[in-house]
Amino acid sequence: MQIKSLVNSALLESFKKLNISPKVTEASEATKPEFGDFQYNGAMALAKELKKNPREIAAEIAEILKQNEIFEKVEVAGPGFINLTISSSFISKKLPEALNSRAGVLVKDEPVKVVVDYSSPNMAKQMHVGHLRSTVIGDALANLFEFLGDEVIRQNHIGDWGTQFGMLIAYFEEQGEEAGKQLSDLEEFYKAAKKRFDQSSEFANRAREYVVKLQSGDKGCLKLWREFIDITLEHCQEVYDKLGVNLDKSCVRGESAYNDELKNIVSQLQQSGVAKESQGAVCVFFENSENPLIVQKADGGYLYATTDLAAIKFRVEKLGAKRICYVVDARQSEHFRQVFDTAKKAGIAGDDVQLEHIAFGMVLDKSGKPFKTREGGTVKLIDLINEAIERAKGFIKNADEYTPEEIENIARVVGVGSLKYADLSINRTSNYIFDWDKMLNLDGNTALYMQYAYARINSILNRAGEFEQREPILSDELERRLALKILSLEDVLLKASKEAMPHLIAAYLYELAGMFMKFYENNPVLRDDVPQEIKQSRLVLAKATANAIKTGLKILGIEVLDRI
RNA sequence: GCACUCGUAGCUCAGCUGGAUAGAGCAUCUGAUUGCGGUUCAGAAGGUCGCAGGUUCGAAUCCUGCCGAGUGUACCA
Repeated sequence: MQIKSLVNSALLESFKKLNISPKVTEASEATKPEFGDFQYNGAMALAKELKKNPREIAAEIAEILKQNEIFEKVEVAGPGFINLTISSSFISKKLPEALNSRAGVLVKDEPVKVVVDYSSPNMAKQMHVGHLRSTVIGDALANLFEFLGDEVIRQNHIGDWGTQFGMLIAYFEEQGEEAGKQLSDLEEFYKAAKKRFDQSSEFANRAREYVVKLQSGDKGCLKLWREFIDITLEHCQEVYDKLGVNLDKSCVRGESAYNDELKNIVSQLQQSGVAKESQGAVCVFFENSENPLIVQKADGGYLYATTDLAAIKFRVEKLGAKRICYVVDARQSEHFRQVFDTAKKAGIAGDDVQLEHIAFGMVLDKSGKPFKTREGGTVKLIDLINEAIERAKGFIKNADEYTPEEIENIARVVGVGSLKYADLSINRTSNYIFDWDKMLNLDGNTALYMQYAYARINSILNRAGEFEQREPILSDELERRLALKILSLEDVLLKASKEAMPHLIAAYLYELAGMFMKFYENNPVLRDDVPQEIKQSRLVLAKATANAIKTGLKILGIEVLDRI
């Protein structure tokens, strides 16, 4: 349920009654526990505007808020802060909702059609560490939007139309009979082709000719090209399955899919006057930007930008998207700013369409340098995943009680979960320092901590057996705050969705787990001396906590286990 | 050169639509606890929020300048 919006609507009601219109219309979370649950700071600013005493205004607002049953306490403090405490009986009454399959979170009234563009591997190459963040963050966002009720279309905009294919085809032709076998290791094949390309200008020229042939629809070239794509996609699918990422063939719509549309995009831009010719190329100029966006090269070829514009057109017109999120590395901010600007100017995306670049920073090693293998090469994503799984095995307690399959599964859930959570728990805009020891750790804000907390609560619930799931008695402040936290899940999810910030969810889960641990430390649940009624009520809190953790982690793409 | 992002505790990070004494975790120190499963608990210490101005009753948060790091910068994706 949305606690915060209840508070906010209570505020709005009071403004209406007092016939005032403050700039700040929303409450924020209290900065300190002794101030209550929420605080409203708008009275000071309004007082200045009206040239009145801030405490007086605050008192007037507070007087009205006091009549609302959701508040237990409304106090004016300091220069004019209004401190709000949610009523325990209200929290208690609402808490059983958090036990349902959606952890009490409602489905949005007005769902939106959202495209999330993420992962985007390059064809004919292995996925590497650079794809990790896009894949993991994009998938979490897609899950989040979906959970809240939006209609989500996952798009994997694969790089399947670059000049590298000319190189690959040329090399394939050159290798003759042997070539077919070599394809099984496409990575090596690519490297060999690249080496040849760099060394021989004659070969390079041939490669360029093949690009032209391919793009003009040569059947032989297309067949080979198709084969390269299929092999790579199989590799990618293996990675997605292992990561538990919800991408499959139906999400794939690569650059090549927009090929036929590129010509139209350019002429549309020219006809509307958005683009014009400069030094032989077709460009879009911007007021403040010195560099134009080039949509057609002097030699007639099209570019990344052109494809992106065609993709926007497709997503708006054919898919009906109202929000399009590009989960792409921060280095491309300028590119997207220009592409979005152009799409808006040219009417490819109307005012009702929201275009967002969900930028993220780089993956660095402990010394702050780009994350590489010891030899200085790029780290293959599949190797990274496998290492995470291997490392996770060390955290399984009583390993001899499990079958080898169970061990594999637990290690996968923990290892992959840790890999994802480490990425998702920090603000995506910063660079991300990759550290095995930090991510696979029981201490701190890690997947393991969350998964362990879940397993432990689960164990309490199992030992407790059946119990009645009714309104809990909130016997102390710890229980009241824990319950309120559980009910705040929806507020957090909505904020994370609006800002496309998965780390807000992780931060919430960590706080929730921390609060539960504190509660559990102080308030015994299963001990014999606990009265039945209290035991019952604490079990309800435990169950609701576990449910919120499970729901939150699932949105982040992380599984939980009943036992670790 | 220009543009963008970033600079918060020893480390990793929150906080940034302006609000009360700037918060976590790790590491360090002191005490309690052998407890419902290993994430214990309480407390201490740790900060000129890069620097300097400005706006404001109030600035880590907004504005300007500077310093430092990173990234991008006309036909790659």
